Amino acid sequence: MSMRRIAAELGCDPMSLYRHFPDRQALLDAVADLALADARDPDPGESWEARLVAVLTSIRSAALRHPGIAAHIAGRPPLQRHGRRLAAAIIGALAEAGLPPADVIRATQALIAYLAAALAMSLQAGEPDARWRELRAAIAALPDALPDDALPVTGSDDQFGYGLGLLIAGIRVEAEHGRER
Amino acid sequence: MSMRRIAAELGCDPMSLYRHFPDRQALLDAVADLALADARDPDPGESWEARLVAVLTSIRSAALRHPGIAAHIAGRPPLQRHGRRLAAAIIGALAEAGLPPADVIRATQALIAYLAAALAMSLQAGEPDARWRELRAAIAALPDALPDDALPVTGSDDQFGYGLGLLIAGIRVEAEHGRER
DNA sequence: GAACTTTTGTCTACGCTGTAGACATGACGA
DNA sequence: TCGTCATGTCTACAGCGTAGACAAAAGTTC
Repeated sequence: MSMRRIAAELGCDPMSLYRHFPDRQALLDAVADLALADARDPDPGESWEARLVAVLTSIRSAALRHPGIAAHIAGRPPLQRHGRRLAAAIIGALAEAGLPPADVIRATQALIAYLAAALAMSLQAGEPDARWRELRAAIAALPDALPDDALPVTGSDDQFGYGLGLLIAGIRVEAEHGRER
Repeated sequence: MSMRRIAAELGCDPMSLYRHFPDRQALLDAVADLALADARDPDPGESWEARLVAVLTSIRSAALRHPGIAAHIAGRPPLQRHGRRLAAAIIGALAEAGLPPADVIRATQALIAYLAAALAMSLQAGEPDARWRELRAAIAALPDALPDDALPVTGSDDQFGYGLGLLIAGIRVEAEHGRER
C-alpha cells in the first residue's frame, strides 16, 4: 500500500496522487471510507441488541472484503462519511438500550475498540492462529478441557461474535442497573 | 524506534544489533517483554473479577509507563516470558469464573483484544481525544445529554475501566448461563 | 605460547519508503 | 490570443530494514 505501488496500479506517476490528497494518510482514509460504504445500516425494527450485532458484523465483513485497507480502517476513528453513519447507528442502539449519554460514548468507544482489535487479529498473517498456539496449549491443560482441536480460532467469526456477545451482555446489565437507580 | 536510532542511543553500530537478534521484530519483542515485567500478578485471594481487573490494569499501566514500546506490545500476542505469565493469570481467573475451556480461550482473546485496542487509543498523538470529537458531538445531541465537557475522554483510565467492566459483566452472565444448563 | 574457532562489531550497499520542489502540459475563460 | 489554473512529471532527499564481506577480539585447545 505504498504511494508508488498505488500509482503503478493506476498507471500514473506517484506524485500525481499528491495533487488530489494532501498526504498518504488522507488517501487511505478516503479509500477506507469507500470500503465502509458496503456496510449497511441495521433494520430499525430490530431490538437494540440485534442492531448492534448487525452493524458491527456488517462493518467487520465489509472491512474483511477489502483486506488491503482493513488494517487502516482498524487504526482510525470513524471520521469520514460512512464511518460516521455507522457510528451513529451504534450510538442510536445504545441510547435505546437505556444508557445515559456519558455511558453511550464509553460503550461506543469500547465496541469500536473491540472491533478494531478483532479486525487486526483477523488480518495477522500466517496460519490462522499460529501465534496463539501457546495460549491454546495453556487452556488445553485446564481440568476437563476440550481437545485442542475443539478450541476456537483467533480472528474467526465465532471468536468475534463471542466477544461481541460479552460486551452486549455487559451493556444490558449496565442499562438495567441504571434503570433501577 | 528504528534500528539506527536504537543503535545511536546505545552508542553502537546498527548492524551490531543483528548479532543479538535475528531482526527488528525480535528485538522489539524482547524489549516489550521487559516492559511487561513491571506488571504484577494479581493477589490469588481476590475474587476472579477483581483479579481480572487487577491484571489487565496492571498490564495497561506497565505498557503506558514505556510509551515507546507500548504500540508494539499492543500488536503482538503474549508469547514471551512475562506475557505468558500474565496470560496465565487471566486464564486462571476465567476458569475460576466457571467458563468452559472453549469459552475461556474466547474470553481471553476478547480481553486481550480489548486491552490492545484501548492501549493503541491511549497512544494516539495530539490532544487527548481530538479524533473523537465528532463522535462526542453526536452524543451531545442526544435527548437529555450531558454537556460535552462531562463526556469521558478516549483512552483515559476511566474509559478503559468502563469497557473492561462491560466485558466482565458479560463474562459473569455467560458463566451463570453455563451453570444453569 | 601458538593456532584455531567462535563471537562480536564495522562498513558498504541495495532497494524500498514518503514527500518536497521545480518544471511541463493541457484545457478553459476572457 | 493570452493568461490562469488544474493536473501531471521529474528529480532529489533523507530515512528505513537488512544482506554480505570483512576486521578485530575473545575464548579454547594443543
